[in-house]
Amino acid sequence: MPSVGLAVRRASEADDPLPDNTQCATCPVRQTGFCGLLLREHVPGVDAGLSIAGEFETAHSREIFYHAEQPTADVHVMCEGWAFRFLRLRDGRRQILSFLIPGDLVSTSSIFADSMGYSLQALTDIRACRFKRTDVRARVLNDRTVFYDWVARCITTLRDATQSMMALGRLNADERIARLIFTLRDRLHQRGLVNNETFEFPLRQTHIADATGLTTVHVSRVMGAMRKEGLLEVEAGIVRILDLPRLRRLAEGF
Amino acid sequence: MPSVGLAVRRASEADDPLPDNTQCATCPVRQTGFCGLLLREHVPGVDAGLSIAGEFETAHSREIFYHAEQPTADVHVMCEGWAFRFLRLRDGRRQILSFLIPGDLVSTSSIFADSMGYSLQALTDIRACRFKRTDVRARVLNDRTVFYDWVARCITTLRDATQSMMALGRLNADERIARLIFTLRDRLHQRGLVNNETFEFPLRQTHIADATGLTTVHVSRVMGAMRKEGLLEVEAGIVRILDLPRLRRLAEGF
DNA sequence: CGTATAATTGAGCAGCGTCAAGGGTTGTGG
DNA sequence: CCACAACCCTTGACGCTGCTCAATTATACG
Repeated sequence: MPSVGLAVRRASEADDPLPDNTQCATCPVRQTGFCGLLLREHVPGVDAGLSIAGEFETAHSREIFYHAEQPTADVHVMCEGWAFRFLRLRDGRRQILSFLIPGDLVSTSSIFADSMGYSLQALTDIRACRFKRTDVRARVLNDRTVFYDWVARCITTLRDATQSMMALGRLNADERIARLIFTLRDRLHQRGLVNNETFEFPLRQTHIADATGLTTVHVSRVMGAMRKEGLLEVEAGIVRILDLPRLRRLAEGF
Repeated sequence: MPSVGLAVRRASEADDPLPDNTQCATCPVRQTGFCGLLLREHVPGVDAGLSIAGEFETAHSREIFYHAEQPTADVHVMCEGWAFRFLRLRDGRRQILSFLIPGDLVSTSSIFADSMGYSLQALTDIRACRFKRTDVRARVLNDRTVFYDWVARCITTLRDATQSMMALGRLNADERIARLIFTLRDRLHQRGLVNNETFEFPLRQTHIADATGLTTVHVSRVMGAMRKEGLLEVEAGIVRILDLPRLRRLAEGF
């Protein structure tokens, strides 16, 4: 069932003849990502030696590698690069639901559902680790540590969604954009990817617009104003926050 | 830990000396609600005779019976009446996240989290069934049927949230209001509570406004227009949909 | 009967969208 | 190496959607 359109890159096809998850040994998100739990040594007794063989898959920037409602039997964890979850209306209007960064479980619910309920697109070139749903499900059901990690991810996903509803329904343009940048900073900060309030930021204004429910023109104006006011700097896929407290206050609707 | 502000009404305090869940026998949502699963005969062997004693609790219309982030050890299932989940910003702006009707599990995630992450308010007088989290959690972990029912509810909650994000970000006022009414119709229809496209509708325009990210004034105008166009009728807490196909098209953003 | 809650309607305005044009950058193929 | 296309950002002019403020009426409740 090759239903997720990522290009498969098996270890056996690569130059390096080592097993699949070799790269994981040096993966920076190994400690915090869901994959880290799946690939760690199994607990003897609790888990009857079930082996989860992850495969790497890749997609190029802009590639839509999963369409909503398409059935799939896979579970993916982001290894490298950025992607996003989105929905589209018939007339083309797009809503971006969230951005995915390394270590993220791509769909918390796909472990128990046939489809994800939203589409997926690569923002940069990406590499993801693929597992079979049946394997992951068995692991979730048989290993309490994995189960509670999964539950925690579900709860976080739900809270993020409700916070986003709040933002979309009740924040104005400035506040929504500030919130988007602030929450991304927070997530990257947790993974140690923020230095001197500067971090990678591969979003185009069209992505910011579709995540905040605005138009690109308005996003351009608002961000231009933020730059003039000394709130932040953006260039070449890098953001630097110059006034974090004020950004946070904006993001929280003061 | 009486952290959820519902008035407890034990069976022993009632006129009727029968056990707590007597009323459940005639409950119209018994078959479809989460409580039905919790209260049914336990599967011998699978479940070591764990008994879940639900208590009824009540709240009056308008009563805020739970505040976000407040810790709680309870899990509630709606028995009678309507309530809603919401968030507030410091300056008072409110976003309603969803409406709860009989049979709904009030918080799918509170079974594994200390707090719900949003506040709860009664829309009408309500009656809810309270369970101890530890009991429900044990039941979810030990009974596969209950577990999969819970997972399905989590997935539904997540999908509803993403659909709401789409609506708040990318639908205009007409469409958002149409969607709200249409999705409520759908949920009530599933429970057999729609007759001749007419159903109970206790929402005030202020609730519609806070669920759709609009103001009451604008809601009044839009709904007035809908009435004039022969799309629907609203009066005295009852809605009648006159043109369901058109309402659906609006709700889906044509 | 006074007070609180609701719904409606009007007038005026602001936030954000639409349309359009210009310029910068990147990538690709000849 | 150049030409061209595709993409991206910015800025201006203008207008609509939806908000604010305010007044009026209706209904429910104690």
